[in-house]
Amino acid sequence: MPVRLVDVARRAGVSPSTVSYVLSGNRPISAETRRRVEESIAELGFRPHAGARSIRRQSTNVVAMVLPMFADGQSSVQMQFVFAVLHAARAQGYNLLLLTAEDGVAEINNVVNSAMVDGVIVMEIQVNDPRVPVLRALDRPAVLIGTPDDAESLVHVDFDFAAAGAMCVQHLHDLGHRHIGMLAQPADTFARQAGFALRARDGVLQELTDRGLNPTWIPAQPNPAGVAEAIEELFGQDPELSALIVYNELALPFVLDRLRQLGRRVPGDMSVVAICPDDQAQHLLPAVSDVALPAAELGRLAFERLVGLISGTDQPVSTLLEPHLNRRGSAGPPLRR
Amino acid sequence: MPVRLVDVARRAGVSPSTVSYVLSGNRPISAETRRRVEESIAELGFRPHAGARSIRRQSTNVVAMVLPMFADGQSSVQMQFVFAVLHAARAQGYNLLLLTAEDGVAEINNVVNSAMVDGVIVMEIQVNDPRVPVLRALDRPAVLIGTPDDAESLVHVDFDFAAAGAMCVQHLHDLGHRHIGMLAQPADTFARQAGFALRARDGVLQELTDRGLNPTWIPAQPNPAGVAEAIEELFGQDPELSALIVYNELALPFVLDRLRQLGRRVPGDMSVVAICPDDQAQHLLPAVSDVALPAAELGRLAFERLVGLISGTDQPVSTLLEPHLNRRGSAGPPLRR
DNA sequence: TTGAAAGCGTTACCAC
DNA sequence: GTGGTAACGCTTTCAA
Repeated sequence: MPVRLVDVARRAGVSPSTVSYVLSGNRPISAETRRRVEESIAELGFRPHAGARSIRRQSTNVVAMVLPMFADGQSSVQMQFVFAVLHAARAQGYNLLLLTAEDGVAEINNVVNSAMVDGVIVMEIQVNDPRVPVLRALDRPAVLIGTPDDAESLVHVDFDFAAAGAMCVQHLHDLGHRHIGMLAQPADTFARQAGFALRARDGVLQELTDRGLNPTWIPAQPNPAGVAEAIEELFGQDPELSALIVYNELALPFVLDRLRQLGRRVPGDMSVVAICPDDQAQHLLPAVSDVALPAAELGRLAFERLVGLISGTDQPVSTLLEPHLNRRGSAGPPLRR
Repeated sequence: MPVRLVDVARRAGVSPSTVSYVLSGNRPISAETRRRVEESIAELGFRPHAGARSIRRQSTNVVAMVLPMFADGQSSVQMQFVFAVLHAARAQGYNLLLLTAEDGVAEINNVVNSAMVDGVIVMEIQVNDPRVPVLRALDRPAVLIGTPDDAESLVHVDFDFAAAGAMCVQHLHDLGHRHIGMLAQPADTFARQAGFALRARDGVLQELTDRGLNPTWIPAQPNPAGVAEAIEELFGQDPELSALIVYNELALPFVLDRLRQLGRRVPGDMSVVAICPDDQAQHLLPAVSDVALPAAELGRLAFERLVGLISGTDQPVSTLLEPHLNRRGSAGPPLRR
């Protein structure tokens, strides 16, 4: 019932190898023969058997992507990575296989050792990520989205979260703010030592300290109660707070909302700068100044690196995307008091 | 370098077929032989080559999931489907291959005809979905999450959105409301004839009409400006509006926010009931009464059906999950005037 | 209870 | 420019 390569060959009156070469382009084929073969393929609706093919080729044209442990579809940033990789992959004829980090390290080995995938992309890297040694020992290439402490020789792409944090501080400081606080990722994100959360916070705190300002910060749950609590806590730490750096895209709308409830106008009474995907800041009211988190770009880049490695070309071990500030209406000079 | 089945056999001092039978369990094996083989497998770290295996077996233990055309990671509901299917699949030793609807119908045929997957799950079904005839002609099973107009004989699972809409109306009407409006999915969701959007709206409007109330509704973009505009429009349609049905999970926080800005208190001046995943309603302030959208349950169910079909057991063609109302603080009787 | 050997569908080497 | 055919790694019939 399923149509095989030999069926195509028979119908076209050529040998199986000729059909194979028409398919792969690994050998010159006369125009006439090619035409007959392609016609035969089309008429029979032939698709090469991927499994059979993968025995002889050394590849499957499938790559695996390892999702974060706690992925639940809530974090749109995580999903932007997935979609960016997915689109890049599909555009190049690759398929994407999804793995969850819960499966643990064993599953990465499994799909690779069973020759199901040509490579692996791993996201949401922890500073001391247990998957790193596994990836390094793999006999297939891997690319990390994120930077572990011991990345040496493991190809990874990342956003410069420390510089992004510092840039937020600089912007607000330049505007005249001297009391700047940071509302950061949820506590459990810090608990699992996610690199992006730690580096962004440290970038902010370091820059605050360097400029002689108080390192005021707090993690926040991305819901109204969590945000209200966090903001109250920040004011407790520094009652003169006049500017907020928000690196918590899900909480951002609730932050604006809460400030409004508290009667603090943005940017008059409180300046706000966010680190988040641009489209999540620009459609709020007021539109929020942000250091754009290039999730789609990182995902695309990660796949590009992986394909490069698969095809055997050397890739830069480390790529750090530089932050860029989008000025909007949410940050201005502090009110004279 | 990669370890093969024959390597395992040699090391265990048995024939390849014996190793195969140990793996598949298709033949009785003496305890002693089994022990030696398993030891050999473990020591060599052997994993059967998935491709080679799939030639002889008729299956790959991979299923494909076709994502919505416009998936961008923003809609958490879509992602909950994906994660539900992913977790169910991984729990049963299946891998999940992601396809985007943009690839078009051809790509579904491709992965199936190339024997890459054992079955397909398709989500975000349109009422007149062009993929339906393709899925029906496939020689592998397919399961839809959603209901097309011509579903006959195609296994599908869905939430009863019409009943959910009606239930919202009923709840508000029972509380005493006579001026009820619906803030619905974005216009482009209607434009692409997404079944869930149409059915929920029609369920609401039908029930409103049946109860002699005005069928007031409006689509809304899920951002502050879109929501503000939609609410203004609803008040334009019915200045006495005292209750809102929101089926637009991304817009829901902005709705509460906007009502607050307008000085309308919830539920005093305006009752709100949502159709959305429960966790997106319960953590708002005030916590929002909802008809819970069982995305995770639907995803899990879809995979269950698909595995059933793959293993050759008949499955119910249609499964419609009944709505259930969670009463919270956002809906109450209308203020006496 | 086990082994030998014939496939499975595709690729690529070796001939011509 | 094209064809024959031996692999690839595994499963399963057939035989013992």
